[in-house]
Amino acid sequence: MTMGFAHSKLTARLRAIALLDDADAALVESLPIKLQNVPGGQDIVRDGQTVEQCCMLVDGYLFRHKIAADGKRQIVSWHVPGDIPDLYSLHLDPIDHNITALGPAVICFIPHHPFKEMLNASPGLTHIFWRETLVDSALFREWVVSLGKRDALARIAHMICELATRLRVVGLATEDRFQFPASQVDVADATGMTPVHANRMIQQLRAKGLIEWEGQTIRLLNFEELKSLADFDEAYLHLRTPR
Amino acid sequence: MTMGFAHSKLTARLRAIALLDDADAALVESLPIKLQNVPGGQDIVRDGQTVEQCCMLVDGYLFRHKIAADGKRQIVSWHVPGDIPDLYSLHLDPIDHNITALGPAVICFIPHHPFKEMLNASPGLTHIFWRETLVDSALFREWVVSLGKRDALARIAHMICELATRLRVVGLATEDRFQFPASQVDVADATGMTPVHANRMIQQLRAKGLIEWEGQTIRLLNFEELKSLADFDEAYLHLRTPR
DNA sequence: CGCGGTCTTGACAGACATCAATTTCAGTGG
DNA sequence: CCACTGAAATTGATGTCTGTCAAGACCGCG
Repeated sequence: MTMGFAHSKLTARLRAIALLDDADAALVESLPIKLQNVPGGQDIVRDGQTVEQCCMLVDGYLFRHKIAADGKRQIVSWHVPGDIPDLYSLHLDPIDHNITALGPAVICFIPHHPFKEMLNASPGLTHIFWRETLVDSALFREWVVSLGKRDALARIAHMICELATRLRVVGLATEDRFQFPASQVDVADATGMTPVHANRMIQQLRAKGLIEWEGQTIRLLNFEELKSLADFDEAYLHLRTPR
Repeated sequence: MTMGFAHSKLTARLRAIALLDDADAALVESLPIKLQNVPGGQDIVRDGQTVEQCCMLVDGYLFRHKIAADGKRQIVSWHVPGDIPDLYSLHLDPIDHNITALGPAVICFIPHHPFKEMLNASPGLTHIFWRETLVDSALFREWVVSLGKRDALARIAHMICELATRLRVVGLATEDRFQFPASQVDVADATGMTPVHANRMIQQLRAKGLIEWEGQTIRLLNFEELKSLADFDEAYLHLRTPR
């Protein structure tokens, strides 16, 4: 039943973000999909590559990163289950960054050719997937704002708010808790600071009574205040409001 | 002939980035387009709005920006003639940022409805325009890298390299010179620093003999060294290599 | 039990921000 | 034609956030 499992993840995701009619659902069901386990730290796609398939994250975390001068790594996005981080590869190549598994992850691959055929057959699905790439884009813009205008404490807080909010949508964060297997070095590379400073900012968030962060689990002790400190407004995530 | 003028700008842009067959060209020609002059500083679209049309920049500059806490403004992208900065509004609303004219500009509006009809009729055009939004996205990622990993001097240098390269594509920069009507406050808001520091970095670029920047014209005295200082690699712009 | 990765802490340095004043200069009106 | 005005650019002095360097603590793992 692995095939069925991957399809159900994909259609569940699509139903969460849009109304999916029967014809479109059938098209999605007919996509050939291949599940795969990847160990933590493994690259899914690499800078400069041209790929012939997209991957959807089924379980775990992925992150997208670019290498700047001196080999400095900047993480530009986190990805949670349901995301198709290289969806853009359908229309843009070569890839200009790396996508790597943060911890052990489960992904599924969808070959470009049938994917494109499906999109050509359905303006509705084209809209849905195009929109997904645009939401991605909106997150990058918000990261630019974070790095450009928010201080180190707010940047870390903002990252936590974003993760919590996105994870709740896919049912992977409870009211006050979620798993996040990133080291402080990873956090530093995502928020534009050194690991030493990331450590101090995390401690400060703890001292303020806003979070607990033990090992891989983050607990939100006062989400409202955290959001306020972070200048977090979830509008940029373009979540579908349940109707 | 204003209608014809706007159409020719649009098809010229599309031909620059992709092969356009006759059928697709005809579809584009049939779009209703309305030209408009806008004075410098005027908003084209505002945060929170839902729009029913896209705008293509015909002449001048636009910039995209978001307002963070304390009213601090972060510019997240510059736009040059040929760009359709709110193309994403076809599939994503409401708008989550502002787009404003940097100086006096000429734009043209394309209503969503016929635009969508056209895309539904042509997988080729869907590909082209979808790709445009993905290139946008790639620029945001690079800005994240700049703000996260490059120092103030490199960030300004990088911005100049990006502008020069993009302007050359549309024939608006000569080998060593282009117009750019931004104040140092604008530059500071785009590169994540204070105007005072932006001023000092610009002076440093002058002192190094890399640029001249008088009024609204920037002159590149040593583009290779500027690129090297900026850690600039144009791959992220995904320019079509002329064949 | 030893090893390497991760987290933590401290001292110090440096990049950049802040505050404040001065200069430049295009536009405007007398 | 020239004083007046305000925005933009420039400069200096000072403060602070964040980086750098270095060491130690903790901990899972072989």
